[in-house]
Amino acid sequence: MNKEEHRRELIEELGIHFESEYSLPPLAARIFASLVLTDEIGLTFEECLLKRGASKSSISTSINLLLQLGMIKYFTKAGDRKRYFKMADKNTFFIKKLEQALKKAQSESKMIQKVVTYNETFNPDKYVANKEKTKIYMDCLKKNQKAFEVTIEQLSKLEK
Amino acid sequence: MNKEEHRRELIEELGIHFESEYSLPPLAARIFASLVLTDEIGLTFEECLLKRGASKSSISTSINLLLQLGMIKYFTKAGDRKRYFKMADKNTFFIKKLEQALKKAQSESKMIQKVVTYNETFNPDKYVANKEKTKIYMDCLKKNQKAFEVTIEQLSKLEK
DNA sequence: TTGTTAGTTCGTTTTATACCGAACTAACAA
DNA sequence: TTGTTAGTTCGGTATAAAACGAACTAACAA
Repeated sequence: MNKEEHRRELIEELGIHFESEYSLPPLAARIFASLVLTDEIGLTFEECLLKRGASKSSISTSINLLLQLGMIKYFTKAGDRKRYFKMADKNTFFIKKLEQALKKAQSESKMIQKVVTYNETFNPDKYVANKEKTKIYMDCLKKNQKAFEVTIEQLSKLEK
Repeated sequence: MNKEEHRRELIEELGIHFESEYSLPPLAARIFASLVLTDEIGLTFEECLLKRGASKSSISTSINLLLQLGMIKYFTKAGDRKRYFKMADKNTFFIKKLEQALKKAQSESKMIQKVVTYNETFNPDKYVANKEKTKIYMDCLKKNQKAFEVTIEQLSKLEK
């Protein structure tokens, strides 16, 4: 299998992954995958269009979504009206992902804590019965939150 | 605020949480939240129906979804045709959640590894440029995977 | 055998998502 | 001023998700 075939396959595989794990629509996921894997420093609107064989309007919507999510950015060249789109810096990207994951973990912790507090007040038996298991689960969540925070810190330092 | 108001509010809040974090449809999320917070040992089909004010068919679909996902279970009483639905044991539930989270983290790791390998082969400059940042991110993912595995182990032992 | 309970099944409606094409615009070029 | 490039906007269509109601079924009861 040559480079191009390899890339085409990986774009599709990555695309599927980004759909479910990053909650992107199919087209946006494929465009992002293309930008992750391209050799070029940046791809133009038209190159994205040709690579994906989708309509201008769909490409426009997808690119603006990715920009707004901070997953891609663009640069220009002097004397050239086109914008060149590329993946956000790996740093920015990883930090964004970690911040999202951190938020999710915090939200899960917070909701469980609310249920625990509700049971503690209104349903003490249930509270006692579940105390141990819940603590084990919550400790795992907390550990992960800590890992996210530390890693965000590490990557932020690197950015400078 | 009394117990019932408190519960109604918390059911709605939990419902929203379950929709996004557990990928449940709105009605199934609310039914599950009701089962998490109820004082009763189990709720019947009809009680779910009355509590949610939804149609029989929707309740049926939602309950069967929750059963199939292993998030709830039911028991019966001698001389009583009704099924009483309740949340799966906290243990089972937490383990399921952790297994899901583990799978997601593994999938993310695997996809990043594929991109790294692709760059290593076809785009060595990019590979070198991103090596450090990617390692930091991957280490964080691995740490969390380990935490999930350990916690699953811990909860499984407790189950016996 | 007729009715009641505890659901299930199935065809339909409602709503949201993803994408499309055609018309438009802003900037610059000839 | 007319055309071209690089997109955006907007109305429409296709598909899928979520819930609905009416008809059905299986089990038991009178």
